[in-house]
Amino acid sequence: MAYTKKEEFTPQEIRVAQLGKALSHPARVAIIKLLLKRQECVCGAIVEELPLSQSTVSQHLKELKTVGLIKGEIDGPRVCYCIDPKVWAEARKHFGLFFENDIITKAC
Amino acid sequence: MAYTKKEEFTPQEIRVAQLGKALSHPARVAIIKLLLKRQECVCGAIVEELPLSQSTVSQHLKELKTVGLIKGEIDGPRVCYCIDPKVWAEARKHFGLFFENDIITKAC
DNA sequence: GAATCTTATCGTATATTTACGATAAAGGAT
DNA sequence: ATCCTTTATCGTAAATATACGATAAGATTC
Repeated sequence: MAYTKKEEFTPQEIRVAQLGKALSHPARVAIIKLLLKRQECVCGAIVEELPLSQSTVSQHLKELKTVGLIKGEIDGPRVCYCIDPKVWAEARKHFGLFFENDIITKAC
Repeated sequence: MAYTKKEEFTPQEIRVAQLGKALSHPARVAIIKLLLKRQECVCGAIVEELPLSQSTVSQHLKELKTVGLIKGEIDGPRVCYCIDPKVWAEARKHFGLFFENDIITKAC
């Protein structure tokens, strides 16, 4: 049985879904919010802010990194994370195109 | 072992994550796009547009309905789906607050 | 070099997601 | 009433996601 059919959609649909998935867990939403507020943040500081173990937070960071929303820069023994402006702009554009559609009244 | 800790975040973080999850599969993105374009759409027409079986599409519709983004109205033997304007406005507001943050340069 | 600190990765358990066919349920047509 | 159409739900299989502790890997310090 085919398990996933995600490839059979348009690149735009796939990308929006990837970005949506990145924001589909409260921990990842919280991480992005934190990075928006602080601009940059060492991994350990992120771990302190979340009710999750270090390894779990590391896993969430990896997912955000994979989708491109954040970048990590090695800073001695630490890793400093921040939002990638390019991908952020891309995400804004995608969701912007989505939500520029006004729905006034329920059609059915 | 605790499997999920999603409750331990703020209501806003949880809600954004729910809406993100709704858009985390290309099929659901495609369904929303279709409803944006056509205003309303009978279930069968949605199934025809997607490379998925009827039961799988029905499952995706249920998820979108659960999060509130769409409504289904029984129309004889058919079900007519459309976007719920209230939840749509809520989603726009949530993601708008997110993306109003400008990231100019990489902080690290 | 040894000890320490920080973060990523591995191993693992459990829950959830995705997908389909089969079937049920409900309305319309003959 | 019977058949057909349409959609939701059930059952099920396989892939992913979530979470943690343990361990590895890399840098700094002693």
